[in-house]
Amino acid sequence: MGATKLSIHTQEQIEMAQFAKVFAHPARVSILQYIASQDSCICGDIVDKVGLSQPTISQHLQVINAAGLLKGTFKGKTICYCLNVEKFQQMQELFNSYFNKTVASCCNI
Amino acid sequence: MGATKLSIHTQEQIEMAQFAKVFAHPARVSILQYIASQDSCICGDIVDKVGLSQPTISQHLQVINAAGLLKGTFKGKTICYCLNVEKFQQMQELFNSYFNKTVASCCNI
DNA sequence: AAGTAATATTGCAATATTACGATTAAGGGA
DNA sequence: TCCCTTAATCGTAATATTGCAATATTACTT
Repeated sequence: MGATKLSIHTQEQIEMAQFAKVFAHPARVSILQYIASQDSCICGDIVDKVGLSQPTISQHLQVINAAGLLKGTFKGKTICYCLNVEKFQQMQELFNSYFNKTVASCCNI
Repeated sequence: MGATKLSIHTQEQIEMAQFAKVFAHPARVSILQYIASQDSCICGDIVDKVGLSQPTISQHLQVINAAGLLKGTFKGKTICYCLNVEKFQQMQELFNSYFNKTVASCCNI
């Protein structure tokens, strides 16, 4: 036991959970806000900004990246992380669709 | 280590993470859909519907309830779980506000 | 080629989550 | 009162997550 049973859930439910997991940690909420807010998409300062160690930030970035929410020019000394706006908005759609569908089907509305 | 460092994050970031955690498991995504879809808000069948054991479902319900997303008449033999629509929509607002703010501040839009 | 700065990876410890069997508590009905 | 049904709680095992020190990698610079 301990591992999530995936076989019993629909693809949509699993996808929702995967995206939600990105935001299920305050550090990642913070990191995404910061990445989006920087005009020049400067990285590295995330470590100073958020207040966690470099390896930990790198780990969180991987989680966000695995969900497809990052887009960056990974060349040069300074890696440039940017928000993948298309994917991000696609995810926002998914959330809103789920939220609206859930509320709409509710009995006590 | 292993525990999330809360002191370094803002209250908004922590709140976002807490709500996101509710949807960070496909079983809870499924449970919320089911609870909302039932006119009579019948419980118990969640166990049959989702396909996890009764204690596991009960545990997931606690997580959802801790976030304030449930509202129910907990009297009688059959406990009646309902969606707390007000809180749910409030949470939807929080997500949308965060999403919109993040995208709006983005450099590569 | 050697040095340097920036980020990723590895390894590990601490804690959290997921899942379920067994048990317990709370009501309703005989 | 005594069962029966329903759901919460306890205990525990398996797995995942979080965090960091140490190390490796990458790419620019000199």
